[in-house]
Amino acid sequence: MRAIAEAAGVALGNAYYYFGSKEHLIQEFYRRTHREHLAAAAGVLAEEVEFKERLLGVMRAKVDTIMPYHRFAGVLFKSAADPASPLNPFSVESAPLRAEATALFAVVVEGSRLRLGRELRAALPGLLWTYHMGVVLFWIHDVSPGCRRTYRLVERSVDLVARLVALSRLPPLRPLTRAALRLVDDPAGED
Amino acid sequence: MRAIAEAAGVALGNAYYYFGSKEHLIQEFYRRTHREHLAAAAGVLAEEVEFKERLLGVMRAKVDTIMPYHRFAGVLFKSAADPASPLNPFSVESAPLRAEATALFAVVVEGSRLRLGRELRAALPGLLWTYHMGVVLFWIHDVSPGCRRTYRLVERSVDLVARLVALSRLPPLRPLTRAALRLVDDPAGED
DNA sequence: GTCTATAGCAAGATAGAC
DNA sequence: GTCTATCTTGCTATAGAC
Repeated sequence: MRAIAEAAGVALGNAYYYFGSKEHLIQEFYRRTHREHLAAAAGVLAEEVEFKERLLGVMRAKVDTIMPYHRFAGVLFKSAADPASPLNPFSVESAPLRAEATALFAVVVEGSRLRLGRELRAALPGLLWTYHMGVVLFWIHDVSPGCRRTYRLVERSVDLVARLVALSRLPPLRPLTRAALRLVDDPAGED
Repeated sequence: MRAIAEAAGVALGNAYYYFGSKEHLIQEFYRRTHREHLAAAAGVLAEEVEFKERLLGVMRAKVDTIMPYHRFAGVLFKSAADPASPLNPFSVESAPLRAEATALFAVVVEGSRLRLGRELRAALPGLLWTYHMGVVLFWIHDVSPGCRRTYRLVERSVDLVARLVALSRLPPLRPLTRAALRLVDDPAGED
């Protein structure tokens, strides 16, 4: 809070005039970066129809968007890591924003020429959100100049994801696809 | 440190007679649970020759081993999350233990009847270590009774991994396998 | 609305008696 | 070796003047 207040050019106490708590402030920060991500991704999503290119554009836009905050990524992650924290991406408090982010990946899929089975189509946005969290996790630890390694990871992993998804419809891979969907579906007995 | 000292039945100050810092204590804790994991996994590794069963046994042993410490998983993860912390699994300080854990997965592979290409054989232990960290991450957040969901994740994901690895040799999947290996290999230009 | 000052607390670590 | 007592720090959050 001290660092943020200083960066904002206001006194520490003043931050609490606008935000009820540290958690509220950070939640708002996350909302803001998500809106920035939406804006940064709008271009490719309007132009591209190829799934792979759409995903690549969205992932690059993601890294571009959060890059200015790489310095704070460590502290933010420390807060988010606590399973009991509302800032944890899997918490109920994070559910709305998580849903919005997942919706973006749904747009990536829906706006593409990708042909998919019903089940995979339903599950894919959530899977892509998880994938994107993995990339962010990598980015947090990335100390390479300009986070070049993260960008390379994005390029290569998007390629891999696109291949996997495309192949998933092939008959020999159907059982594997079904197994993967069962893994993520978790039907009925939630616990 | 206070909680640990209390659980150990000693005074807070006394903990610092045995451990130079919190980090040293936790590192030792990690070493200890790893040794316990080795012991718990020894049985299956001695008996089974099927890759899938070996991996399943090792993963179940892992969850069994860490289960008593589920209460502390949150705090421990908070420490480990900081990229600057020596407790971070990707830190240099964690490198020796990470290597030992990876070696265990090498044993899983080597002791099995699995036929693999040279490159995948070399990369697989590290990939399995990463996979196992993902399972641990899930376990940290798992609040289901007895962490049933984690055990189910292990069963299903091991099945999936085994299928994937088995299929990786098939000619139509070779390019995908090569792409996956490139993803993880990161040759030459480390950054 | 913004400031300064400070309350309150949790946690890591140390001092020094026994 | 083990204890109690305490130091120090770092942080969230609040009080109250302006």
